[in-house]
Amino acid sequence: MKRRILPRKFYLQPTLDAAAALLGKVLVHETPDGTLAGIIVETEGYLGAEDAACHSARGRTPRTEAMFGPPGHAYVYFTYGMHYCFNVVTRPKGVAEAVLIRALEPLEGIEIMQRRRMVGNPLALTSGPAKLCVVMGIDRRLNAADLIRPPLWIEDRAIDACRVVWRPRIGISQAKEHLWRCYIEGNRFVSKK
DNA sequence: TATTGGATCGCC
DNA sequence: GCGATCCAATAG
Repeated sequence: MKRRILPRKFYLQPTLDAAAALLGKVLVHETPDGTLAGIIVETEGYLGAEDAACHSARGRTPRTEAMFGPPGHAYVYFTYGMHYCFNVVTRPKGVAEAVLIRALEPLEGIEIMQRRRMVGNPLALTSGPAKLCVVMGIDRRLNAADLIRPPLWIEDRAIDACRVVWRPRIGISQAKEHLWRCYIEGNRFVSKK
């Protein structure tokens, strides 16, 4: 497979633009077990200081350090005592914004994914931010990892014709009014309808 | 040091 | 609707 890793410049664009632009791109993780890949079909923007739902809104902390760093790096955090979520850091260094990757359509290494997470329905494999971390092998070790080189990166891809829709973000208790979640309309792997 | 609640998920 | 499960952030 020819690699077309998204350049760091891609991650400098406004966060909501990046959230939409990431739809249809491919997240790839090279692991000892094999290469895992999935098409990004659902994302959410988290807009830093002005966004009460964003982890960085109340200032710089050890957890949010990666979000304050340079663009094109991972922000992986642990939550609910058992789940990881994966974000890509956007905007220049010092501007703590990110895009949460909420759902993938499995593309490569599906058997490995199924081994990592025993689940009957293949649609349930990657249709949520914590689920996709399990099957893609993403955990705290990849926090702050650079996404423009292996083992974890995002590839450009010829875009299939698709419509993007914007809806409220999921699972937050503040700033619920914003339509900062986007997904590929009609895609079966989106986490919720 | 103690308390609180969380960018979730799967089962009831 | 609810419990699991633990850690980060905040308050004391």
